[in-house]
Amino acid sequence: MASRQLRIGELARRTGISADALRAWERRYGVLRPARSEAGYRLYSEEDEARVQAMAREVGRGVPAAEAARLVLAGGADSGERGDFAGAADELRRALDDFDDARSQSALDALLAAFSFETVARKVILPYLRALGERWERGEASVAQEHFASFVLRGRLLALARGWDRGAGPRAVLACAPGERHELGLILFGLELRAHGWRITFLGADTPIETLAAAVEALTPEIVVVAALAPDHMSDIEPALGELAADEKLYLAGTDAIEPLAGRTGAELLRGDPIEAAAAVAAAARGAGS
Amino acid sequence: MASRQLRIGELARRTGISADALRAWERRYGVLRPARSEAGYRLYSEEDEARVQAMAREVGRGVPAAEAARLVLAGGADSGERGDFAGAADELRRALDDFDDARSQSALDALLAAFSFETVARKVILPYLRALGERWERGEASVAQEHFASFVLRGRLLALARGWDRGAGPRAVLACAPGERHELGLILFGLELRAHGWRITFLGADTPIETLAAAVEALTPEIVVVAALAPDHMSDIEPALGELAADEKLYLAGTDAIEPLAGRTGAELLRGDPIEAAAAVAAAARGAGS
Amino acid sequence: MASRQLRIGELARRTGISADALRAWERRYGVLRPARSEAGYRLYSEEDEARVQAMAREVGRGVPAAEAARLVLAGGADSGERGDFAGAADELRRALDDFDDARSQSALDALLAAFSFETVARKVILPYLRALGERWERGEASVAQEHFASFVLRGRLLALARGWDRGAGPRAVLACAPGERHELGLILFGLELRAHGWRITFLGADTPIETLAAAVEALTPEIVVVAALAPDHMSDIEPALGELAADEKLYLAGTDAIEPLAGRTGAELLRGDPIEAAAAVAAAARGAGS
DNA sequence: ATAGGTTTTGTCAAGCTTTTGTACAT
DNA sequence: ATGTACAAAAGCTTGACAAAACCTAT
Repeated sequence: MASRQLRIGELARRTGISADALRAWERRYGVLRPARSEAGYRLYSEEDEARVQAMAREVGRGVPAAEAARLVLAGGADSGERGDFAGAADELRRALDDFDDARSQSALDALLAAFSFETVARKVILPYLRALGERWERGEASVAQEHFASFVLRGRLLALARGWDRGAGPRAVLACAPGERHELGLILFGLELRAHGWRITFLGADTPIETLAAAVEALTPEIVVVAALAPDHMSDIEPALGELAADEKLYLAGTDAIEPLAGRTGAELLRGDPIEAAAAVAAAARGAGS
Repeated sequence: MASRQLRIGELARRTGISADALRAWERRYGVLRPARSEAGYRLYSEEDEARVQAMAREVGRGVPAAEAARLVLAGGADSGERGDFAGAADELRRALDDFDDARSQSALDALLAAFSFETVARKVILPYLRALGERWERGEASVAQEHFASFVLRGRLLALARGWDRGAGPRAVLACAPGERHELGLILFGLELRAHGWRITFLGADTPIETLAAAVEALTPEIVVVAALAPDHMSDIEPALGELAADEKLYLAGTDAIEPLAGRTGAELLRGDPIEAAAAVAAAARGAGS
Repeated sequence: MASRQLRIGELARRTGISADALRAWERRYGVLRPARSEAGYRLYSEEDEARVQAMAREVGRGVPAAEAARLVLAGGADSGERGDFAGAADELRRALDDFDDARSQSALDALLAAFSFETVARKVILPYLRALGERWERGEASVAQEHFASFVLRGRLLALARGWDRGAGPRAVLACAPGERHELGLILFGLELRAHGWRITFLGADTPIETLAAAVEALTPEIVVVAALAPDHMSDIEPALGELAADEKLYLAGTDAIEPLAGRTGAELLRGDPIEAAAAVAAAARGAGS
């Protein structure tokens, strides 16, 4: 129990919500009920932090603050997941490690049937991919399961993506930079952006820059997103990216390593995991749109 | 419940329909009936959002707004898809209950694209059939409803069954007993057995015992499965079943009521739903085969 | 029922027949009997649209309008589409070239609903891929649509592949050689082999040879298939392939260029398109097994 | 094909209220 | 830290408008 007690400034830093706003939320909607230090400082528990995160997520999605507060207080926001989440997630990991397609699919079925896509993506798929990546970086690479796992996940995500260019929302064109072959993160990004009402056109791994240019010309999307985990070999396309950024709203998604590249080309950098990034893009477009 | 509530501006941004137009649609056609906040702000649910998307799609196709509204209100427009299981399953149920073939097919498309056949069968189709049967017994459902649903599902399942007799796996011959006309369960059983690698020969509803015998002789299958929900009028074929069971591995599928029949003829009884039963048969054969 | 209702202007735009002409055809020949809105606007159904299309086709052929009308009313004019193969295949190609995911999926739906997977693979997908490959070889490369098309097709094929390792048939492990990134052909091969009753484990594009070795050790498959279109950069893995071929039945799939490689390593070469190759492998195994 | 009248439908304006993050004074 | 104040942004309603699309009849 006696869990960590954060003060308002720290909580603000962690959640990205200004201290002023946190006080306002407390006063106006009663979302938080922080303990007080002797001197009267607010002391927030981890639960409070989770609540703020939930609230921030809803607000980010466009739900008005008052409504978001109602949701969070009612426990209606997807904070309190029921069911055997950890169990299903474990089963998935084990099945993938055993090269067992059928069992993997069943585990994914169970997860997706019981939880929102966003939750499955954030709590299962992304952590799994992250763990794979770390093993790879530590040279425990060529983990035999990696190929198999990414094949299975990709197939599944692509099935969810079917027809994701339908509708009337703004359009985004997504592509991996030339040489870049990790498209799973970009698919997750696309799925989440789709959930925000966007239409997605996906060009996939290792897309030549001319292909991207042609697609952009044909489709006149609202934004263009290029995934480029590492800046290696990227110098060739830097001029082309610059041109693209001049005409279109261009985002670069990847590690911090590409920050300078983004700066030089006039593109914007996407930070955080794909789910967060998608929410950020949607929010930015919302802001700009008005 | 406690679903997300959007305000008009956010909805406008998501759907690309101006807030003015949204208000006009509400006033003029009554497409939307948003809840109101205390202060009178419109609060739209996710369902409303889907409705607006559908409406926008129709209008984009050239359907006049007034007509599009009629369509959407009648539930006739293809309600854009989300990747969520419960939603798609609900949509299927509703479409079947409304005698709406096109919508049923779309819902099935969405489900089968995103989830494995096994999951769709166990979590959606079988429960639906079961519920329909119960409603029928309580007099709440009409024969017409049952016919329509089984017609739609049968067509779809048989489409999935195409080519299920190809390959090199063990062969199963499936038939409904004479007089028995419910073949959906048996088709589900066949599909699941197919997923386990078997080859299926399906003789369908109301198969005369001689037909079955002839097929068995011609094909020399590994197993024979006869569906016989009730033991009525089965006395005629009991001797023939006994002969069959003497030469072949014979399963009887149906309710508990047929257990004595199975005992007398030397056939084995299949328990549980069709999906479980198929898994059991596949496992038994694996055990025996090795 | 409650089908889409178009107004005269939209119908004119779609059919290329002026609104005036449409009214004239109605008045003079009674070809159309549009419903009316409250205000008296004509509302055309989809059936009406088809009728107008038929009429326009006849008139375009030089048939006088009055005659054309008689024909159409008698249902005699060829009513546009039957479930025709070439049409659906064309529609698919066009949709892919337009970067239109939703339309592509519909076209694939139509094809797969009406024809067997094998037919669609051989008559549509493989020719399309071949054409892409040729354009690429002729230096018309970076055909902009290539990435998009292979993304869409891959997603669809992966959905068909879901759970393809279930059952009791012989097992095949499939992988693309290191550096090889074209996996579509290998997926087609796997699907066809699955149709022959095999269980498939798929490791995907650009698989390190150690990964392959690990998977083979874990699974002890009947056969191993490595796709390697070109022999470049293959010298590194030649020894490893040789070792693999010593212990396992190893196939190499690719162009004729890899024949010498196959010879040196002791692997067998797969000839012909993926569908043929799968049939050949299945037949060989049947022969050897008996 | 034109003319003259009607309907549809998205948009705008005016005047007023609510929401909500931030700023300021205590 | 608190409480009040503020201002920008976003809503609401009513009413009106105008371009585009339709209608019939000549």
